[in-house]
Amino acid sequence: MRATQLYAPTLRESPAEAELVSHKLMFRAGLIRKAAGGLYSYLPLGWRTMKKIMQIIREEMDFAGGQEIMMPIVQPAEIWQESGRWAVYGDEMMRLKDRHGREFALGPTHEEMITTLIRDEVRSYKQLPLMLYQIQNKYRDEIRPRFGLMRSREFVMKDLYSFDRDVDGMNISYRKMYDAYSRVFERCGLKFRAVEADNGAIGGGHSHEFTVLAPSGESSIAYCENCNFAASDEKAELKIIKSAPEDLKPLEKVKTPACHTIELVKNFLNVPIEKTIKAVAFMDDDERLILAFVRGDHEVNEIKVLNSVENANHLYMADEKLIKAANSCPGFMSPIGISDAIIVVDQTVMEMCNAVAGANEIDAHFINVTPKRDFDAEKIIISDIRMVQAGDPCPHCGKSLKMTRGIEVGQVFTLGKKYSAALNAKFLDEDGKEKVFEMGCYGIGVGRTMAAAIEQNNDADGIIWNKNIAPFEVVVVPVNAKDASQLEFAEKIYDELKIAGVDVLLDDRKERAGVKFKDCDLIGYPLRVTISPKTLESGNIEVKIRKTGEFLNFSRENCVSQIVELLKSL
RNA sequence: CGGGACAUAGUUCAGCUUGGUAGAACAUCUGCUUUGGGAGCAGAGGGGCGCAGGUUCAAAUCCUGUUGUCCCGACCA
Repeated sequence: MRATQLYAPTLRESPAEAELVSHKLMFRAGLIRKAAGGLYSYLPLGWRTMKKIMQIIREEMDFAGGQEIMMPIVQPAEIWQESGRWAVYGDEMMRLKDRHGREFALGPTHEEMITTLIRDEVRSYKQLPLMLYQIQNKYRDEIRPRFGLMRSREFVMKDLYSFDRDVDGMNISYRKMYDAYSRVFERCGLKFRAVEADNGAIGGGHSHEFTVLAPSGESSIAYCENCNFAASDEKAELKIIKSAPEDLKPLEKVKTPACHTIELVKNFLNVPIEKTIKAVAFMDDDERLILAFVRGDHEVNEIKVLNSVENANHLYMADEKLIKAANSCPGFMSPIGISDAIIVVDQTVMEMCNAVAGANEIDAHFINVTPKRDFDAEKIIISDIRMVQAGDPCPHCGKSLKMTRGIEVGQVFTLGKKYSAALNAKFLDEDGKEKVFEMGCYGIGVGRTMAAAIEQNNDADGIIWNKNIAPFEVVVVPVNAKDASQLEFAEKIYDELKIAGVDVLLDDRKERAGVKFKDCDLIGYPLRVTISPKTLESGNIEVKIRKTGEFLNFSRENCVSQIVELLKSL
């Protein structure tokens, strides 16, 4: 490819709306352009990288036993109604009607589509296991699209679905995908972690998120450097923290004027924050009051609270009226002496003794609270409901956990029978009985992977591509393309590199050297070969490594093989 | 959906307070010079100020509505 024929509009400035480095660089380097909120066009350079990532994904999916298919983006409402998700999915689903008024949706995901396809086609256990995937645009009408390709309304996704005859088979498929995903992200040159995750709305069994480590990421993860444990902050299971044994003192109510926050109470009573119990009030869709109690220095994990309360779908911050109706008052809530509320107490709170908690009346707290003695065990739910914090003990090995942020680029789920049962997808097993498929689903955000790669690998000058996903591996730059001898020489090198199988760009633009160098750095080709009067005279060529800034001189005779070797070593 | 901000040339932004009929830089085009890190000089094209009303002799500038965008929050593979 020649730069004079390449549509690669680079810019000196980035749009005001771009916040993330990756978003700015994708824009400036001419990879993408915005069409509307959360909708982007991929320009040639961006699309080249997208295609390379997709190719890596295809190779790994095929290697793991997957087969590529293509399903419609436009999906009939009926299958979504059948699975029950037509109503549940809500505004995030882009819906449309055809000329006859029939309802459709632009696929946000394809569990319904693939399950209805398979239930009509696969009748025997002999056809299993089956892994089918596609790479296609997905549509989610996000409440707030942002960060360029990180959270867009239309995005390219690889989605694979596995069908197995039993749970063991499903777990094998899951493991294959887990391994395949690790290889995909390794080949893309990303630093990532497979973290234990909450299944969220999709439901089913276990799940891992593949998270690229980056401080700007939207998800927060806890990980252990000692063992392999990593989990999203919402999911991370925590062990009980035992307190040192003390002589129990009798429960006592004390005045705490205007101490409606933990900070004020702890200062007023002069107790360490670890000796206080904090309350957070929620309500659910049925306006049931749910009070969650954690240690003063801990934070409530809303998801864990939700999971520990039966028949609750959503949690909202509670109305003050609701709290008062339960004979309590905001700022001084307590499990002791409250009526008509669901009480959820963190497991670590149950280990505390002689602690401070609210007294359910204005300007008063209890001291010497010992939950095991003072809480009504019949009426409370004891569970792990707190948010993980840096320094918490690792649930696997007990060492101190660290926190980091990351970008979720892929997720693997076991679904079990969730969709196959809802959509009545069955096959005939060896024993002659009809059984429901055990399913799994596995997604990779292709655009997000590209964005994450940039987010993780860039400097002040621009992008630093890994060779496997760079739009071009090598760029050949004649310093002055108006000089026929330089251009001619550059063309020769370019031809030879092409023949050697290198993905190479010739920057034959009649621009000044500075302009071309700036563009090379901005776009981030891994290697730059420079041809100049200097190199012509010496008979050498100059190679610059983008990542290190290092210059190498190769002799004319074997420069092509040396460049090929250098590329391999990157 | 709540809170905040913005909308003027391809891009980044100035001009609005104090209405008088739009400007800079970068980008683009032409010519000359220059050629190892976003060059210099000369010249040219390009917008009627998100949209719709209103006030006024006169509206990017004031008022009302509306749409879009961005940020924070809630929400969310």
